[in-house]
Amino acid sequence: MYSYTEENYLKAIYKLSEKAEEAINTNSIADVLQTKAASVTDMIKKLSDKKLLKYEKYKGVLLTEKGKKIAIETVRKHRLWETFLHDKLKFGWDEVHDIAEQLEHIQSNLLIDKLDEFLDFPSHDPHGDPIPTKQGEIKKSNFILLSELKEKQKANMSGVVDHSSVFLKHLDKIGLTLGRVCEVTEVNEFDGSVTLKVDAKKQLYISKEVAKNILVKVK
Amino acid sequence: MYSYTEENYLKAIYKLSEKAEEAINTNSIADVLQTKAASVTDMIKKLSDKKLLKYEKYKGVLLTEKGKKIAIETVRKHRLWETFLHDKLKFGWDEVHDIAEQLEHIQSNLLIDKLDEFLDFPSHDPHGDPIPTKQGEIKKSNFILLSELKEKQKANMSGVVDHSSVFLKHLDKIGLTLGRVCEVTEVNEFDGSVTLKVDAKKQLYISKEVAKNILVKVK
DNA sequence: TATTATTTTTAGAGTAACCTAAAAATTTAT
DNA sequence: ATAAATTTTTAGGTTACTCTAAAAATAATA
Repeated sequence: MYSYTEENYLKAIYKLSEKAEEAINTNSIADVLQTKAASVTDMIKKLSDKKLLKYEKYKGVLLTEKGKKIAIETVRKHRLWETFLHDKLKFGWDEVHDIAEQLEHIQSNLLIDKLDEFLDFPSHDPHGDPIPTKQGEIKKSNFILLSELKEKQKANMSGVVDHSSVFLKHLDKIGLTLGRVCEVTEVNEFDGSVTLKVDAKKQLYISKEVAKNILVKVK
Repeated sequence: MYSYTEENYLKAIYKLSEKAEEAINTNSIADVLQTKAASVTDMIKKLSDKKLLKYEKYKGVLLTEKGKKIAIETVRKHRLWETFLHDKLKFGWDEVHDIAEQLEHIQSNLLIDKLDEFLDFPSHDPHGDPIPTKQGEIKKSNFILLSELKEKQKANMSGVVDHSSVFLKHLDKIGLTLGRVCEVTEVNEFDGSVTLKVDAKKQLYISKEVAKNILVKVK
């Protein structure tokens, strides 16, 4: 079994690895985990001793298969709990993260299997992120940014890039939530802002900044 | 906010206080928490500094109102989670304790309120123990021991004294679970063993040892 | 009551995770 | 390529919780 902290380090390194393709450096880990570089070095040594990652001094780290497996399991737990909180307990999608951050560390494989079944084996969490399977497979979604859509294109609102509470609450406010059908009416050449028709009804005007943080699935 | 460990100490002391009526001594706490007396003394000092209990050297401890409140909140969380695991995730009543022991420390008042509502405000957990209300009130059940029933008395199986997995599994096996209607057919004078009719159908023979660990509500 | 047994506390130390400050290595810029 | 800036590591220390062994206080017994 691995500690709460070890799991958090592995998850952080895993998420950084997703977009990096190269060794993850100490400072970026410290940054994500809101801790100091010296603390990261300490933990890295420990995780390296446990063969959860490959570490070369001054060269950063890479997860081993073993480390990656635990990281993905933790992501799976996190996203299943988020789904539970949202779908069953009716939490808003902006409220689920912090609680799932705690719940993801509960130790019981049977619990996760049963939760998965109770939720009817969901494929995505309330933010549209894919939920890894029990085997650790992650179906990668063919989503594109809303900002990349051309005029007259139709797409399904399917996820977000920014997961911050502020952004999610803003989307709630303008009614741009998961599952909404969006048709681009106009893309402003000057500032990249987008006008769209939501669910074939409501007209909506959003900035490029917002459009760049929304993932859609083209129909 | 209080730590995982502090909550466990408060809960342990609270449970010991329930049947004690006097100051709780160091060794009994160490016993319940499977730790050493020296560790208990350390933690007691800490909790005393935080005004969660009254402590006099060599004289044991008593919870303050503040300490009792936290203990009861922790019991409430534990029993709500047990109910969730049993009713929703279909865990057996012998499987819920250990997982609830972890879940009870998740920090979020809103979570517990929503869980309570999701479970439709249950009054008792899967073992028949009362679930404290949000206000910390605990309805005390007028249950008596099955071993105290006279011949021909009818009662509802409503709880257990022994919460061990072995005992609960045994009850599952003989079909003596919560809600079963029991009518005492015969009480053996020699060894106190009891013969009963369950749900007006099945005849059952149980030892006094078992009867003394079953709580019933007389009809 | 004096002695013995038991319980509780203190003293000193270990582990996990964190920190600051300084040293060492690496990278960037002149 | 050397100096300057940045990053990373080491050294030493803190906190929360744990332990063993010894000392002190209380309770039990002769």
